[in-house]
Amino acid sequence: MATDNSSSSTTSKTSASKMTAAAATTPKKAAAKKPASKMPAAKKPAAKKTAAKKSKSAKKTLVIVESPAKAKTIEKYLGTRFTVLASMGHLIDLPKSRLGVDVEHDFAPEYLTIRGKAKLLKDLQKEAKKAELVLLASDNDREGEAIAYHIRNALSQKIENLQTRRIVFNEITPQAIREAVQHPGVLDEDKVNAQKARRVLDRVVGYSLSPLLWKKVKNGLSAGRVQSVALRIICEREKEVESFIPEEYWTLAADFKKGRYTFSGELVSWQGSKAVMKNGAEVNHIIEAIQDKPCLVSDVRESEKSNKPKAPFTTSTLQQTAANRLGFTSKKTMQLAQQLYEGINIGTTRIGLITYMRTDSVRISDLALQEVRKWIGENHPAELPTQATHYATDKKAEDAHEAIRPTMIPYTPDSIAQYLNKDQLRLYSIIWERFVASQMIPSRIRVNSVDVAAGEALFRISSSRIVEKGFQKVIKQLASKEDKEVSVPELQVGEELKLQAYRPEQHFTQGPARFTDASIIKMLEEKGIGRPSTYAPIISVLLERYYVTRENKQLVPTTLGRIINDILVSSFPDVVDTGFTAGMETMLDEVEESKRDWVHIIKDFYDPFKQKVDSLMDTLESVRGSLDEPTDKVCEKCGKPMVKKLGRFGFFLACSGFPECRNTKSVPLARCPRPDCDGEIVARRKSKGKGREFYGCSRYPDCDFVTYYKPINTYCPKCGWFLVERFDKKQGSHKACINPDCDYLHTSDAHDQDAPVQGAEHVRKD
DNA sequence: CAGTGAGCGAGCTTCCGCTTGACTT
Repeated sequence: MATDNSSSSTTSKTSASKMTAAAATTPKKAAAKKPASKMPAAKKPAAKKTAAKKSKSAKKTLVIVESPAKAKTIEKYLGTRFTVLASMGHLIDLPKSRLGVDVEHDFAPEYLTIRGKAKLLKDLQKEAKKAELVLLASDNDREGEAIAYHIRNALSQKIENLQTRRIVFNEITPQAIREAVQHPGVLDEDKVNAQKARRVLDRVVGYSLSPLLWKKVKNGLSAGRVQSVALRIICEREKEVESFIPEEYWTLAADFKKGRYTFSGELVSWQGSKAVMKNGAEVNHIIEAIQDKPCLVSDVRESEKSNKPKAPFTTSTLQQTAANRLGFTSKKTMQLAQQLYEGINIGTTRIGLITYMRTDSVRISDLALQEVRKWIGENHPAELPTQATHYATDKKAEDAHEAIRPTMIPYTPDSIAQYLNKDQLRLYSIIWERFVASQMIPSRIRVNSVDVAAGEALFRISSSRIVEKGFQKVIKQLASKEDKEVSVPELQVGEELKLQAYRPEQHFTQGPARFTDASIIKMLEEKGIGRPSTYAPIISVLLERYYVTRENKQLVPTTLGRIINDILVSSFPDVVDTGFTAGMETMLDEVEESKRDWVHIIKDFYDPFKQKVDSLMDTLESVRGSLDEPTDKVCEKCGKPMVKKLGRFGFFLACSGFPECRNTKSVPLARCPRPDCDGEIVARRKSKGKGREFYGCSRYPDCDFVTYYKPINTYCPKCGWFLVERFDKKQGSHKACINPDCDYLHTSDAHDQDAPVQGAEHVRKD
């Protein structure tokens, strides 16, 4: 058979037989999953003929993968008898401008070459014609199977007697690639059908709900299985935030002194039960009762805690950590990761520094494990565990790629810092640290807890000391604040401590936090909604449609977002639900297992769904006229109130006397801080909504005040300039004064900072 | 650094999931 000839000719006989043996003992996913006998029998003789006729011309094998960076690597591994090309993802899809699904005839999809991909497809056809065999090597998941299927069909249309086989591998290592090439299989039609069902369902849902919104709310809006659930989650959290009523509570700290040490304890119990202080009077009552009582050490406990390193990054955890630790948006993280993946010039050679960045797996290739263990053994021998640590990948994961990890462990962040820009280096550092740490031993911490009795009050002094750094030896960029040690002297039971001061502090209970890029992605991934390639775009689409805004890294729904969510939740509660995707996935699994027919599934959903959409098209009351939000601004031209409207370029203020009065202006975000300027700071963009948003004075060019930091409508108590959103590693997301000559900084913990201090006779140290 | 919204009623908007450019800072 032609395929056998071509594959065995690529590698030496010894290595070929070795790998076959390995595959037999440890059946990997890389091996063919369907028996080769499923291949159309009619093609076999033809293949033989072609091969016989041109056996001397050394025809190549064409391998088609999705990513060009991957193509380059694989070509290197496979050698000169192979040509490796990239499809750049899907080439064939439904038309954009119409439904493209024949709902009358078994939901037959209308497949077209994606706009802009025609040339690429032509190139593939050209190379396929020259090739003896085409190996479809798109990703080993549902979408990859569909890509392979579409490519095969497109190529077969133009090329007679085309020989194609499907190969899969889950890691880009020489062994895995060669093994895959030696065990080609065939397309999994059930998997292709599952993708078809997914695609048709998403199209039908999206292209039915969106027009309903156009008619009832506003042109150009959108809804879909994924984005609408994300919006719902954000809206529901916002309701919790709004309905939350902060409650006052107090804490009481006691500062002690022994020798050169000063340290403090927290009141944990009063009169034998847990200390709860609702107001200042209750705290004062306790302080008065214990004021002249001695402070005696009543208990000393010591325990040891071990901290395991975390699993290497997936797309989701990378985006979360980069957002929390570096302040990157998901979009920025992915752009930087793409750069690291595609390659950075190190000296004279371009090197892909990380593995593929869109993955849901924490799996690590054996080769990479060997390399990282070698590096740890050489650089931190005491921290090398006897065995490699294996992390479990989520059950729902498609597992087509490895975890995100550095490709070259010896390229430590420090050693290649000069070749990377600041943000690339920061992202590379967390990827490198997280991966290397994941294969090192845990850190051990000694936790100390000392109880001090003062009358009927019990204070607890907590401290910790790192006994063994373990994996933390390689953690620098990722080091957290709470890793710092608190030093407390040796204390004995019965010992009396010298009290310096009692320190009462007022607090308020904190409501639920709004979602950030990090937490919404975490939530979506947990619910199985969206895929690694779509997490960042989901947030982008909600922002672009003005369904949510990002304020101080928090995602806040707009009025428009709430209106849309209310409509969708009341009309399609089942579709706009996290359970909908879960149910879909279950059905797709059954399609993949050949247990169910995808057309029936879609039909069962579609008929009642379509009926509901059609009836709402007639019955639902339009909110088109009531989208404008009232404001307290007054039109300076006619005195009528101004309203906030959403236009093509975002929100703006317009006179409610329209069309008699056509006055419009930008939404003011803050007062201009320039002396003698009565202008307002408004959001601007370079041209036609392109480029990064900046914030300038409305009186430009009379006043040229500009900044890239977004103003919040709060002013500095020190200098009166407006405050802005800032982010740095030390404080994370926080408020800061825009005045460069002013040092006023806010921590994000606004409640504590802004709370009025009661009980003034007790010193409040800050 | 300018524009945005209504209506004349044409023709358009939209989904999720795979992938990079070709554009700008």
